[in-house]
Amino acid sequence: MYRPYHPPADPIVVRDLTQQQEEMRTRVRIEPLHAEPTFIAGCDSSFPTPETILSVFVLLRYPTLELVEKVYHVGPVTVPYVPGFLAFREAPNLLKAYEKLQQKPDVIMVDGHGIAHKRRMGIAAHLGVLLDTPTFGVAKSLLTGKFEDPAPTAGSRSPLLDKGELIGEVLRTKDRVLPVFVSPGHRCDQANATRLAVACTRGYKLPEPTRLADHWAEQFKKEIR
DNA sequence: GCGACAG
DNA sequence: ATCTTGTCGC
Repeated sequence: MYRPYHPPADPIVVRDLTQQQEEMRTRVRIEPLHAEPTFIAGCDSSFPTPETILSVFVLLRYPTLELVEKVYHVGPVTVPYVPGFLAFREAPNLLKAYEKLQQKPDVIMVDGHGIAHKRRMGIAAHLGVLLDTPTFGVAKSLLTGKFEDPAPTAGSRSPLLDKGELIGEVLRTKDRVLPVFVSPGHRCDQANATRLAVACTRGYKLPEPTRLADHWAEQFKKEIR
């Protein structure tokens, strides 16, 4: 089988970005949500062309999950994809889309990891610090850590550990379907992240905020051409 | 030195 | 992420 190949990244750039992550890391706060959310957002980015990034934010009322807003922003790609540094490529454009929301969310579900990252600075944590808003990540595949496969029934979960430290939870959102990886981003803790992910699941592998952000990204992509 | 590697 | 045909299961 073939695995994705990532071209070597410029060492000096990587060193600089790593330093930036270490600084942001000191600003991340893992704590319970202050209150039940009234609005929860989902976001996602796609690339209509290799040099164009399209970011989407959807706003849902909680806990009904009724869609109340959907916005997007298109911009130029300025940073290549490098594992561990996804936020530097997508966050700038996501911020532009976020500004277009009439109503700001109480918490944001980000597609990607939160603290389930080598330096505990996945895109969900990164975005949370930049916006100073509660965030958590729901990723479709593993980046860092080890885990035991959760039981095959929806709702099953198992801890995601990195050197003995709990950095996330592997959650089976649908029977016999590959699980998702849930981790706190900023101003959120593991219990709330997992609880919200479960509460936002509606029979699909992806919780509604992320699933709808994904869906609208596809629609907007057609719309801009 | 050899793998692993979100989107 | 993106490209891209067929195939499996409810």
